[in-house]
Amino acid sequence: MENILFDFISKYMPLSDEEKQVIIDLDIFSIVKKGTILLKEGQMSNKSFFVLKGCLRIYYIIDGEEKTTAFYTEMEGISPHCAINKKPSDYYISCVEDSIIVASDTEMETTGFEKFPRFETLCRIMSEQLLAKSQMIFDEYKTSTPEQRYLNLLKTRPDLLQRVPQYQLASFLGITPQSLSRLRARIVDKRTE
Amino acid sequence: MENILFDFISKYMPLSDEEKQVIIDLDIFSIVKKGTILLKEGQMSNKSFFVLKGCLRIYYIIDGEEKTTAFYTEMEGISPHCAINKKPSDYYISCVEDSIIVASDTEMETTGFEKFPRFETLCRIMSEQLLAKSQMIFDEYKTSTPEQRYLNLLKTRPDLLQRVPQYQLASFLGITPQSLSRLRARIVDKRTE
DNA sequence: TTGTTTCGTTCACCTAAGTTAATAAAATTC
DNA sequence: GAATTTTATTAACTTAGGTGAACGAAACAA
Repeated sequence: MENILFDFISKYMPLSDEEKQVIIDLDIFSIVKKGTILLKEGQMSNKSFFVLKGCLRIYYIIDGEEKTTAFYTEMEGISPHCAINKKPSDYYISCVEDSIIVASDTEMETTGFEKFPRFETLCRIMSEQLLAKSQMIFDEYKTSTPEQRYLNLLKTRPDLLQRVPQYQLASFLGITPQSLSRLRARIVDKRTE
Repeated sequence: MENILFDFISKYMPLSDEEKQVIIDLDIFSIVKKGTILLKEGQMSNKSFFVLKGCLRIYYIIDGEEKTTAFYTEMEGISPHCAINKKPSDYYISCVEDSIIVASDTEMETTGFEKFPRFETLCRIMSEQLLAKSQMIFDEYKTSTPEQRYLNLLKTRPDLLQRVPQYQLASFLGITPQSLSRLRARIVDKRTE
């Protein structure tokens, strides 16, 4: 289980055995069942999550409706807004599938950074890259139509369409489930005509 | 000029005089005229920008049309995707008003981090906060209509409406200039009826 | 100053997404 | 395995954004 994480980290920097042991000793790996809610609206939490296997999802409840804004799958991490800003959470994080995750909290990180400054470099680089990536994705979202976004998802994250219920995908694409159904039918029509 | 920057940084961590001098010696402050293009599509650059005064803007040219996706004003910074990922830029960065900016490059940052590890902590914290903020803004965008986004902009960044031409605001809101015109007329109608 | 370009608004028409509701299909629960 | 809940589809109707075009106002340039 740990090796999945270390393989991932080694893409950014190789870790010594000592450094690996420090991480293992933190006892941050956990197995979570589908449907588990890791964070609730209004909750204060300083936990960050990293997905080794499975799928997590961020959603809001607005006017009684679930609005899904993000999915996190293998090798993706979430540092929730509430953990960074020490404010109650605006959203929920739940587990779409049975998953294996790494859950760390800010204190663990701070003490880790003190012992091994390279951890901080690692986190800075990862944050910077995630920020740049998240802005690219936002730009792509803004500059395309729901249909283009759906087709793009089909290309870039085809697994999501299999793993995730359609009503969650719909709000992730910024539309209603009905519109997504219609949109898909429209695409099939185009192909066969 | 430097003091604007140091006041800002002091919100995250106080700097010693020595540290301040290191920053000043980097000679990173510059004054840029309205209309200056700081980054072009296709260009490789490792420069990041921080706005002390004025306004920068990111835009794409898609099918010959400008699509503005972001504005950066006082105390906001951009680390362009191309600088982080060492790839040619997908977008342009231009100067909406005469501005005073800090332009730093990745080498400067790396050498700075080596001399003063606290700079890295500063950058990590700022990146993490920016990431969290950018995801909140994305979520807000996804979960609201163009009209709500416009009204929200009116509340949260009223200055932008004064500083920026409307056709740039329109694509920032994800709609055409015509739709923005209509949308504004609709809001006035609602108020007066 | 005049001519030119850019910008914002308005209109008519088109298209696609939202809404409400009914129904079918699939997944869960007991 | 039957009952219940959840999820997906379809349809009719409404609403709002996209498109193309025309016009006036403002900004800019010669």
